[in-house]
Amino acid sequence: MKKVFALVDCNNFFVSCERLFRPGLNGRPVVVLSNNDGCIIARSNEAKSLGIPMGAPLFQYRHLIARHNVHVFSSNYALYGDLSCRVMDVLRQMEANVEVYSIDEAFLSLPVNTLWDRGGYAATLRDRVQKHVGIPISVGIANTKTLAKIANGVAKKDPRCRGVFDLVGNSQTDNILRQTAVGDVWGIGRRSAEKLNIRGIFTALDLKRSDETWIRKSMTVVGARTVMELNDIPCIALQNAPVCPQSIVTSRSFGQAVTDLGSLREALISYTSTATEKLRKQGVEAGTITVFITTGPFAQHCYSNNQTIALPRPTASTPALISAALQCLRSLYRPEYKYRKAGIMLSGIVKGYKQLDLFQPAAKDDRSLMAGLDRINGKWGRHTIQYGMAKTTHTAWSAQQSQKSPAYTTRWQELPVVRTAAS
DNA sequence: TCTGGGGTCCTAGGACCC
DNA sequence: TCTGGGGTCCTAGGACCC
Repeated sequence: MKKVFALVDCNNFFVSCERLFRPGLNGRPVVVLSNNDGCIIARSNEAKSLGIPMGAPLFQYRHLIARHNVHVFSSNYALYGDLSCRVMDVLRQMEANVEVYSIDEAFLSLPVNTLWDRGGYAATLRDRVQKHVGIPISVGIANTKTLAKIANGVAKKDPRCRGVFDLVGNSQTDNILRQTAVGDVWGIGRRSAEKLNIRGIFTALDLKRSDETWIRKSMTVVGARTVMELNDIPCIALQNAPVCPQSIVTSRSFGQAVTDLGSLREALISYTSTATEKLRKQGVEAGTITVFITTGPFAQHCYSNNQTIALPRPTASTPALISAALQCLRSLYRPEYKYRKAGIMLSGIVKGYKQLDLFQPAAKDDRSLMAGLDRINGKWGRHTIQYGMAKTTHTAWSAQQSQKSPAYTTRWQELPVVRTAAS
């Protein structure tokens, strides 16, 4: 049976999560900051109308925020991650084919059936997520993912749509594409938009009607796929089976610049512990580790460097990866710089298969030790047991998060408290 | 003074193979 | 002076996404 795509997108997701526990903030301007309270990464509609752009450095907008009494939150990923899972669960209850595309978006595959009211179904989906989780969503429907994205944009912006817009067999499609800037098309970033503008392609409709050979040559098959998708020809399939990740990254900007090797060691040990936990949670092992340290691009004296080590065999062992990370750090570290950020990347990730070393007997496996560690931390909370050098609280390098809301849904100590009027 | 974090895919070019 | 053809694998860098 023929299928169409529905894109479900949570409206202003991080802001909606915060408002769920602070309903007094509905209708008021709210922003959420990046991990180190540096940039604005989510805005309520009211904050958008004030002209606060996505990704803006906070310090540049402090005056505006103060003048309009904008409520500011540090990011609270424990909360957003948990609410995201709840939204996805509701979607899965209604529809088997769900691809979780990001923390706040999912593609669904819906059957085409002339007797079936797709719009009504999408509206039900929307009501159910609102009722069960409390997060507002928008739904865009189309024959291709790229067009579903555009449909979703319409659903979100035009209040007459009531959160749902369907582009399948819609005679207004070209009109809508004409009103969509080419840079707003999914897959067309800043660079490509500039290139297309020079060539006289300004709207999604221009791109839809552009010369495929030229697109293929200057924007590779990725661009050619986008053009086909705009022409209603699906090229990007629904991916609803979990896949083995290609890489796992853990990196953070520091709360304040650090210069000493000791602080960098602590930070990297902590990041490596986090990343290896993720490896084990997904049942995979990493073959290489890359460490990077940087002063950041804004420093007076810039320094960025990275080093990669291929491990003798893929592993998910925290001590093995910590020791490799520290080996990298020793050769990267230069005492004369002020470091603002460091991180590690695990790659060469494999599942269930391992190339053993012909000349080395299999090393003692600490798999059961790691499993025990994960069990204890799973039961008693993160960092109950950790490597001695991995300090995680109140260090010079730990991130600033001065406006963080409680982990309302994931920590017993931080559950919201309800008081009755009578008491 | 203050500027996020975590991913994916594609291509060109180098190194290497027979 | 003249020096093949066909292929694979890896990596760095670019571009994109949320």
